[in-house]
Amino acid sequence: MKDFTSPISVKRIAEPTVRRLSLYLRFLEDFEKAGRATISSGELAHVGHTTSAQVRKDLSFFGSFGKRGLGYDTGALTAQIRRILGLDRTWKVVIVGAGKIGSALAQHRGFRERGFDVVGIFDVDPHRVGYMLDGVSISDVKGLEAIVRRLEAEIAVLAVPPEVAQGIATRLSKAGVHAILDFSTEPLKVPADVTVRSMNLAMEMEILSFALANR
Amino acid sequence: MKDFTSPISVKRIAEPTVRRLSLYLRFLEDFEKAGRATISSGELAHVGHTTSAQVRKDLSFFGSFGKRGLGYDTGALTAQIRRILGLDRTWKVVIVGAGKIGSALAQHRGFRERGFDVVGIFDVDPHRVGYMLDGVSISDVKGLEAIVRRLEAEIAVLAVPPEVAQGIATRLSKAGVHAILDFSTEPLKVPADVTVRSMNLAMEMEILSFALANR
DNA sequence: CCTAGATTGTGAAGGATTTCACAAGCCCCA
DNA sequence: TGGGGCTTGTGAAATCCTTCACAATCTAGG
Repeated sequence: MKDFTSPISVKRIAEPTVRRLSLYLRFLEDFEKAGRATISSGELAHVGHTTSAQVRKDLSFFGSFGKRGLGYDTGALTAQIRRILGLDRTWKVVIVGAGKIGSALAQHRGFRERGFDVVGIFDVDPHRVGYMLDGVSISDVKGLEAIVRRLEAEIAVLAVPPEVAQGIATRLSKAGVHAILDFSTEPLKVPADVTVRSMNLAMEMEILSFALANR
Repeated sequence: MKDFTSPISVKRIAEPTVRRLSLYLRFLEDFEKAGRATISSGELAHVGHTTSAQVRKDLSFFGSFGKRGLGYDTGALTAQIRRILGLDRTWKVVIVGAGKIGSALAQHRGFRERGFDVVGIFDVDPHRVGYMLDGVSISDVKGLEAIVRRLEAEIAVLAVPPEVAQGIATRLSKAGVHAILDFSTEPLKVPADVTVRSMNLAMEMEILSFALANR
């Protein structure tokens, strides 16, 4: 789980900044759909539960996209944030694990809609191998490395039992995957050039529990 | 999405601290299973990718649980963190939305194992209402408030389409739910005494995309 | 009982992120 | 063309979080 360094620009971008950019993007798309031509940092802040200064600071790391006195051009800012987040292209994604969660994800509309192209699905269970999920057939996880390499998949979604998650993560790293979205509970150890994000249900529930217990 | 204040103790606990406590707990359980009687902040730090000072500082907000020169008693510390996180009891959980994600969650073992008791499941689709999921029958979402109140559910998991998420969140808040785990993409507006955590797949994918695009 | 070795608990320092506050710049209208 | 009203972009201040560093204290062993 590493690193949010920018390539040429020496500055390191904080994770909360990236998270907020993703939020802003969502709002901008709404505003665009609603036909708003320009938007101010204050309006963006309002819907995003933050401050206008925060919005401007976040954007300032990447350039100056607004017009003083006016705000931001909705379409232009949308495009800029898309570019910043690397969403001005599609990414090839493989899903490992075609159980409950894996197959729910594979059929998830929002994936393709947002430029994440599911090109491969893997499972160990021979009963599942060969079946199609949303247009992609399930492959035997034995062939993971070869297929990932051939497809040139860049992102992997890991929806396997926790006992095998680490092993798969290592194999994915070796096969050239540099980004993993992990649904298992234990943190993964991966090479420094691999980014891991965890969707840890247990942890989120425990944070809620803490909040309730300490009201 | 609010607030990590402690009740009597005036100090506010930072979210990263709570997140790490949840991690420590997982490791402690592993260590306990492995038969380790005591554990040092350094060992805990090692598996959790942090520093021993961080571990000790995190714990220090809640008391002093260790023995100088020795470390922490594994079992005792486990119990303490459980108590801190409010995991020394069970919480009643309802799941709203019995689609792909909702039903995957309903059948998720880890839920009950960790003290989160799924007492109700709701859906709009009349074809789903009445069916059982892991021992709990699916109710019509029309009866949400009444049932939530009767069951005294404290936590809700929201796995509904984004268009209706806000509406359901409001209804849940009014029905006495103070914690929501939300799987939809748009942030929810809820009263200040309701804590919301989002598992936002799109956002996590976009953070990965950013990391890849800016390597 | 005393010393060596280990580890905690915690103020204080350091670093990172957010917020403040204001000069600079743009648009509109007279 | 010039003034008023707004909003950006950004150093500087404030706040929040992490790391440092060390006194306090424990165990074990002779």
